[in-house]
Amino acid sequence: MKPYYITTAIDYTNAPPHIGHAYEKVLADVMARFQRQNGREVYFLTGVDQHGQKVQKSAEKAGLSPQDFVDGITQHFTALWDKLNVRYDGWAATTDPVHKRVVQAMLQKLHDEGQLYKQGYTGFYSLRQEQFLTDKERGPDGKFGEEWGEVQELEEENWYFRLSEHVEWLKGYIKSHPDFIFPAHRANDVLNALEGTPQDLCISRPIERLSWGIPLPFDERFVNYVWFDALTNYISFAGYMADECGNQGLPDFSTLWPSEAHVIGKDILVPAHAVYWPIMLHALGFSDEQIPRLIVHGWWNVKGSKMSKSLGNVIDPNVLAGTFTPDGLRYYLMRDISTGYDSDFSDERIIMSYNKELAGGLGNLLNRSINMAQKYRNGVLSPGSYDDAENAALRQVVEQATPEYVKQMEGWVMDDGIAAAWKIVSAANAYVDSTKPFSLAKDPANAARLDSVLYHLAEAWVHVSVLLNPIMPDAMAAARAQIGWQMPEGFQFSDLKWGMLKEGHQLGTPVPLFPRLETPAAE
RNA sequence: GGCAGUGUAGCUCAGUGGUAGAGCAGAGGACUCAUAAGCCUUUGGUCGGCGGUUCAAAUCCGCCCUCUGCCA
Repeated sequence: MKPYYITTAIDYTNAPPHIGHAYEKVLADVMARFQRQNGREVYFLTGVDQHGQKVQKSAEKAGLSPQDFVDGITQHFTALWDKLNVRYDGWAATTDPVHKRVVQAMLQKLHDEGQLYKQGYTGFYSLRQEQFLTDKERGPDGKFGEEWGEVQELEEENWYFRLSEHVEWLKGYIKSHPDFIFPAHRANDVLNALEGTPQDLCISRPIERLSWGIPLPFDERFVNYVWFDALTNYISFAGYMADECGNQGLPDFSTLWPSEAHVIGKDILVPAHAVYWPIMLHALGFSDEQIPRLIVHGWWNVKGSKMSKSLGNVIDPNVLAGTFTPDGLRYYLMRDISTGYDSDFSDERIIMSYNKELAGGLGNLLNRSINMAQKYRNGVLSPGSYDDAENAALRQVVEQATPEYVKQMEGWVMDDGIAAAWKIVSAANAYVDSTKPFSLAKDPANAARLDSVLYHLAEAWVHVSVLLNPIMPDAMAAARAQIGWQMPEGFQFSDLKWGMLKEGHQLGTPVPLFPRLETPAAE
């Protein structure tokens, strides 16, 4: 079976990461871990977009070379992924020579096939902002405002890609492939955007205006501009044209492609990923079956507003990971948003999710279960032969949780996947109250039943620890260490059967898994 | 301005013709193994507005209002 190839957007190295960056990478990481545990080989690619005008300018301002500048910002990203346990297999940095070679080879191929052409353009150019202005930039009086400084009418030549020739193909492709975009309702926006007169895509900038980019191989006076550089990462680092380019150590493209999931934000769906990218691939000769699937996630707003530097409401994932632990943050990011939709970030909600759900619900269940087993049985489990309707009911909840969880996670509905696993937690907590092991312990006549209750609790938690492993890998490993059960290498969801813990199993020492946070804000 | 959505309990949302639902928040209670956690019970809604179809409308139709997304 082909590997599950999952990518994320590559982040622009102009500013350090915020919560939105973290969400996207955690989402992809959770899916990658889920797929592995669901039996698929996985290749997970993420990275950074390091070229362009903004970087060139920021570097000048900082008095650094562009490369030194992007290397510095890139470290903020890699450090965060390390902290948040985002484990990728490939790292796509667009200044990597591996990538440059593919971009150039691909452009040459398109050039040879007549897909690119050079054309002059006359327009109004702002010297201060170093960009051409369109009618959108005109004020109500029809003139360009003060913020643009001196504006000159200027003619400039550039290279264009024959995008418009492929628009009809794309419309047909989208209509005949309802799975192309998840969630499906976003496909309407794409089709809507394709109405009207199709334009070709400008793919270059003269080197005098932009030097921090990849030179066009057939015209050295230009560098490539944005899309043929940024989007190409999905194939260049997957081994596309590796032989022609002499690239070593990359995956085998023929087995890896197409990608099952390009995880992106809704802001870069139209036109980049849903129009430019499939058309680029189509023009390069990729068949309809070789077009990747887009997974489009929503945004984290703050009190109903977009996160922005000017509003001063940017949320730093490093701070959150410090307060709530990396797994506490991963859990919140996965449980409090429905993939594809927006959600509101709130301190109150993340504190509640940690204290009520992780500490009070999940962690406390582990703690009370192990604690009672230690207190009454020195931590030694004995399933015994006792059984009753309550035990059977709990087993049924446990056994039904896995298929439901897998179904939801496969469909990118992470919050419902968590909810499916959480049914075990709720049922087990209720089970403690109804079976009252602390009362059973007072009468030796109930010894067999007490054994069975303690066993059921520990066994239920083993299942929970496997299901929630993709979401909270460190915490679940810590929980299994307390239970004294190690998940075997390559263990899959389908390997989960009642009875993972054997007769005489020795439990470890209970330690609060998610220590309750005592903060003023928590009250 | 165009196209597409949305509006149901304090909050997030499910519910496509037949007596208004879930989770969380709020209130009350019993218990005590546990991270003062957990468990049980429970208060909240003329389902955006007006009109229409129907024996029957949150659900279908029309108009209006709200907010949102994409495009221009």
